[in-house]
Amino acid sequence: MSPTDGKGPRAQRKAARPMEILEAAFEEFSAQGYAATRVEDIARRVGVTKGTVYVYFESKEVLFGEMMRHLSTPLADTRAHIRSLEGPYPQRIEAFVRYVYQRLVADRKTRELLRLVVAEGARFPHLADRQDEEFMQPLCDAAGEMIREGVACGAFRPTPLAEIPELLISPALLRAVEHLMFDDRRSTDLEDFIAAHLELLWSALLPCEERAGTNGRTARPDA
Amino acid sequence: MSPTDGKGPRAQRKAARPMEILEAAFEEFSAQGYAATRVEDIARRVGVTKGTVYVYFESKEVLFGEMMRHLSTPLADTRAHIRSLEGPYPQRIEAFVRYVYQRLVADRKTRELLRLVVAEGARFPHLADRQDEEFMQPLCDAAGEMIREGVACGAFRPTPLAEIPELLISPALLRAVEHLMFDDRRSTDLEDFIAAHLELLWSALLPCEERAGTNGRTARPDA
Amino acid sequence: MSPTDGKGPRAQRKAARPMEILEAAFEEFSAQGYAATRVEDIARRVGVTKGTVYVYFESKEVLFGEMMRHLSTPLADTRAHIRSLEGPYPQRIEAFVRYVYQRLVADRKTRELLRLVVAEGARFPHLADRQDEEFMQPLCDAAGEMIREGVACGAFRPTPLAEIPELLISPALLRAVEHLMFDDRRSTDLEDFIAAHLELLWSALLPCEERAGTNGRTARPDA
Amino acid sequence: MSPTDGKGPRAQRKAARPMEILEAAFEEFSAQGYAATRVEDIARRVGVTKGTVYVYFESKEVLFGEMMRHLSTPLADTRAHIRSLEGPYPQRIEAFVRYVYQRLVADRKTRELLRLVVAEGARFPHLADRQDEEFMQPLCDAAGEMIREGVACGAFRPTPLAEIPELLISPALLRAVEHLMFDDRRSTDLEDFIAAHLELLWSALLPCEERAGTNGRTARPDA
DNA sequence: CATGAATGAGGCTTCATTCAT
DNA sequence: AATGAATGAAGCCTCATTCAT
Repeated sequence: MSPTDGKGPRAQRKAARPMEILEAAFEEFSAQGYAATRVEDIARRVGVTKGTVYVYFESKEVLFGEMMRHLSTPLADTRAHIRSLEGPYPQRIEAFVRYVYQRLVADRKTRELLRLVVAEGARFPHLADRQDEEFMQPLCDAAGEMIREGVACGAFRPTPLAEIPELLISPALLRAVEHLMFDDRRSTDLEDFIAAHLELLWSALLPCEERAGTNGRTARPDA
Repeated sequence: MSPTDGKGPRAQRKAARPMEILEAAFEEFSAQGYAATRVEDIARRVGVTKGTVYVYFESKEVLFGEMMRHLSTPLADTRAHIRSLEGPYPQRIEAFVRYVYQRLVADRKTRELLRLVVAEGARFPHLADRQDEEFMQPLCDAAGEMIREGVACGAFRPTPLAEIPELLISPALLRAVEHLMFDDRRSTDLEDFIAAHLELLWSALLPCEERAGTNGRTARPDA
Repeated sequence: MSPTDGKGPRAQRKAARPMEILEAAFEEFSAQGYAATRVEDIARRVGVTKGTVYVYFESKEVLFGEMMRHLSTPLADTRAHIRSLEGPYPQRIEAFVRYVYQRLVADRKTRELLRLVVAEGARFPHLADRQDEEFMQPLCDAAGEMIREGVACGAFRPTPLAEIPELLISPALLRAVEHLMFDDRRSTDLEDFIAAHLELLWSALLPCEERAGTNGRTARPDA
Repeated sequence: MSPTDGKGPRAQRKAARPMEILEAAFEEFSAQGYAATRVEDIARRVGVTKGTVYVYFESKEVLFGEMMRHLSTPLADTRAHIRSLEGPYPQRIEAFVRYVYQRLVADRKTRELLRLVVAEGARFPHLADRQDEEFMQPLCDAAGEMIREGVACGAFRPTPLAEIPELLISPALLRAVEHLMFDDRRSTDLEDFIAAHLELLWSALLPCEERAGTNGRTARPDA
């Protein structure tokens, strides 16, 4: 049980510390903003004292940066997930759309990341770039490609959505922003919203004659 | 008989001060955020010293609140403007959409107001409510009504857009958020974006047979 | 009605200003203390603005000094008043004692002057000296002399009160201090107190055999 | 098992800090008054910096309150001390009187406490109440009881002093106030003063025939 | 490693004082 | 003479950071 054992519960605890601090930092920074968050708030949330934070991170600014990097990490598998979509194109589009809502609206982490990027963008300009590179661009690239493929194989009509895939994502972003603004105070039903969103997409993507059958809550054009 | 008439230059100066300070406060608060902005920064921008700010506003927090109220004021004519739209429904929709871009994207004030609401919403929860009441809700109500009227008179097809008018606005919000994130670094052409946005709307709103002919300024008959 | 007339109501007002300001300064300084009183408080009490105070007094400190001098002025006639006392010695003593209560307890000005001397003595050491010179010393000198005369003519027994006349005054000072501490919250009856005080004095001053008759509420040994 | 045991010098230091700060606060507040004292003055007196004061006390006002409470604590044993007086009544009275001088005049702490109560009473009204409850009232109650007992057993003549024991204390208060006003500039001999004070009391308390013999430590039969 | 006392720069706010009107 | 806008020094308090234990 010498202090160098490196496998006791103490050591495990130690190994987990940096992560715990990053998580706590996320909670505090996203709730209060960078400037208004005190290092001690973060420490208290972890259950340690100020000094301990400085054992692992050399400054508040570095901690913020690391926290943002840590938050962005899961974004990395965005590309992988999108690539794994299969099936008929309309189904893929729906799956993709639902994935976007999953990330932007349901996942608090991603949502708050958006808040931090908007709020602290002035002080940390690289944040926006990373967020874009690792999240928005992959999503848009994937959406654009998917649509172009669908058009190429005749499943979809030609549409400007292929060149401007942001249009496809924007309703989810609106919900994300609404969520950031009102937390849970203004929650109209998300399923209805997504259904309408999909309906809008089908009217742009599907040939006229097919559209007749699209209805129901989530518009499953797979028939 | 304006408050600046018939007075010496001193009095004119004094009458203008609160507005000058509010404008400067807007610039600083939106650039740095509430907590990171120093009252002295605001004062220096106006060309006065700290103390002068306190002649007109009793605290930094009150100044922030007044600044937000001042910013929100122009939102009030949102409703009026929307009501003034005329002409055939598709043209009205287009005018409405362009108005939304005008406000959310081209107008820096409204854009930065959005940033402040997102960034400081945690500390000033009423901000979101006012922004919503005076801006988002009027826009959505107007859009919904316009669409329902168009549907009622046969100009538009039935569409979930009528119930979820946020979908109509969301692309503009996305551009606004992009603008907040990248300032001017990521500027893809806005006209192309709006054109695609409108195209998307026409495919949802117009009967199939009419869509071929939709062009005007925006819709490109790309067939 | 030229501005140099010096007798219009305006001019009268002007002439009264310094005094009004001194009175207001007294109220504020004695209520809040020197450091905690704002020049503007004083101005507002007079019904003018800060600037006006500086027309008449060059600084807050000077104003305080002038106010104290103004307050001390009525003390000057202390000597005169005491000298005017007449009649049998016991009556003179009683009149004197009542005069002391009048000044120290009933007269708010003198009482608050005491507070100011105690409170601000550290910053304005000459205050105590003036207060002493113009008030306490005259009182004590007069009391001592009166007693010594009474002893000399056989009206009073020899007593250390003659050399330490402060003893004679101290009960009134106690009431003054109590008044300063509790304002009006702790008001036991003053007449009873004075009666007891006089009784105490008679037991020291009068021969044993005369004391037998001293009773009644205010112990009138003049029978 | 005192709180300073078994710890490093750091811990000892820390345990002593609040007390050191309270002492320093007493010196500064009583010398300058509440408003004119800077927290930094107090800190410098302890040999630390501003910030350290705030480690122990959350605000200047709280520090002032704690300092007053700390100062008042020793007053608590006033009652106990008085009860312990023994011996013949005149000796008890003398011991009591000497105790009052000890506290009010010789003990700088109690004296300055009086200054603070008078000076800051307007801003902190409870101060006067505590001072009265824990100091003046016990003294007066004890004196009154002692005298009434002496009267009951025939040692003292009936006297209004029994009902108004403040009269017994007031000369000491006068000396205290003089001390507050002049510090050490006006120091007439205290022993002479106390002797005269006691003499005055004996003339009220003792039967005529006994008074001739009153001397003991104090009364000088200078006839 | 962890602690938390101590620091001191920095920000908010007050207010005595000045001065143009 | 009176005003009150403007100033800026100064005080309260916070908090990122350091470091001895």
